[in-house]
Amino acid sequence: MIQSVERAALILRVLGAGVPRLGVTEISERVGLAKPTVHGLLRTLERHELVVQDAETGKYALGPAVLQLGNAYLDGSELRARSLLWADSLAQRANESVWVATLSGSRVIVLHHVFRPDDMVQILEVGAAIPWHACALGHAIAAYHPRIEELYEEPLVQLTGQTRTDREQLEEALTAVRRTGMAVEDQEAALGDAGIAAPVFTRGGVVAGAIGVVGPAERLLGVRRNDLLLAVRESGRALSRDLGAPRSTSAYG
Amino acid sequence: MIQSVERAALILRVLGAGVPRLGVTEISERVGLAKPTVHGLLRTLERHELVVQDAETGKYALGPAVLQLGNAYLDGSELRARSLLWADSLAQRANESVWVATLSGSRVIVLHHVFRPDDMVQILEVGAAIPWHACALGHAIAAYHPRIEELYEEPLVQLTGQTRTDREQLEEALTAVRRTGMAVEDQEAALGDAGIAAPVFTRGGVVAGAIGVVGPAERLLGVRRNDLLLAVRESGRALSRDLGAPRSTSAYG
DNA sequence: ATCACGTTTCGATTATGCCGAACACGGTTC
DNA sequence: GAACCGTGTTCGGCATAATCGAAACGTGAT
Repeated sequence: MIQSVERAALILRVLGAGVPRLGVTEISERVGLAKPTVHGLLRTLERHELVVQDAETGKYALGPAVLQLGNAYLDGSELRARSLLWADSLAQRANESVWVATLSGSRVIVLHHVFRPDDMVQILEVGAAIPWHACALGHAIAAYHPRIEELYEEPLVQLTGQTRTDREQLEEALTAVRRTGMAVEDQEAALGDAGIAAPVFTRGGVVAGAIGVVGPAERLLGVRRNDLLLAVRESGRALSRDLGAPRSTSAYG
Repeated sequence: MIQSVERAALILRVLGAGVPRLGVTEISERVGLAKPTVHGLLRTLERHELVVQDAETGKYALGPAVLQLGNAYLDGSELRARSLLWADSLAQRANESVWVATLSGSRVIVLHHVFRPDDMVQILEVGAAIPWHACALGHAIAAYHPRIEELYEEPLVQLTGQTRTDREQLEEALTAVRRTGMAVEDQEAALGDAGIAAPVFTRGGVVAGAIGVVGPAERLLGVRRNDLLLAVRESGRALSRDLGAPRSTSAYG
């Protein structure tokens, strides 16, 4: 609604997508605004350290303040707070990495990440953004999303050879999710990795996010598949109950 | 410069400080603007999911997009990228938790956190913001900050009984840092915890941040103190060299 | 029934943000 | 060394776009 804020947000998004450092000219091309306009917006954002300018190249990048805000968001997130315990116990029971995520636009944002108990060194994925159509967490959320149309506004990119980018196929998958209350993904986001996820509901029975396990496909989808499905489903239900979801939600039929 | 963006940034900061959820009225009081004005700004921020509105209470909170941006900032941070290896080796050598941080406003933001090799479960502190005057990392940066005055603009809060909030005392501490090239802090941020840090410089010899160890005071400041000082100093120098700092910076005299 | 809150409306006022063109600086090329 | 890109930056006038106050609406909670 408010034009300049809209544009500032657009600039932040552009700076957050892919190329970490961009010049004024590059930005003004991507957002379709005059150079001086972009310059003014950047200077304002710079004041608050939402962006910083490289002293040498003159190019702009996101600033440390956005990290601080991200941390504040995590601190205040009820889904994350309530998921800490359940995610831990799921990781123990499944002996796999556990992710808790929510939807932002058409991407799934990882809110919490518990490492697989066995492995020592792993990369912390909190804050990572994954296209919704390429992961089990995304399917679990999308299946109960009140305005599914919005999810198809962005193009469905192909991440691996297995990624389903066809709308019909995706709708089929979502119907399956609604039937079973669970989502399973096999190497659609990254080769070798699979995921099993369950939706998480909050007060009013609306989806707040999803919880699930992530790991090598052969380990998740082999003989332990049914055990894992059960464990993830129970975690999802427990977490939903914690958040105040009504006893029987559409997924718990 | 651009008023509405300035105000939007202010709102984000207010939402990121302490109370996680605020109503329109509360926000308009804190930023000193008319209610409809704040409402318009919020609605615009909401479009981009920089803030979200709680469906039940109507109150506003930071949105998932800020987390995504924070993650993008980390991905693009050169200081963080180059620090990964050095921080790991410092953690091994010192057998303590290692933090890498940079300055944002008058707060120190943790960019990277390596857990102490022995301990298993620790809280990941990436994104945490600490007042500069209360930690070794902050002192290490402040001592070489080109515009120190800016650091005294915010009030110097007292976090523990040991926190130095007197400007003269702080100046003394900074002089000591400049002399030795190292900063040491003893329970000024949290009771029981101490820190040892060294500044990190980048091209042109300007400070980019700091690296250091954090842990129980008796373990850091006891018999191992000199060993740790040496280890941290060398990590700081190595990291600075990686970032392209000139051979002899003001701190390396 | 009352209160408080978020939301919406309205019109008037003007400050505000916008763009085109011009500027200054650093490279490179001839 | 001079001409020449391509930067990021500045300027000024025009028209839009944002702000505000007050009041009223709907909705929950008390």
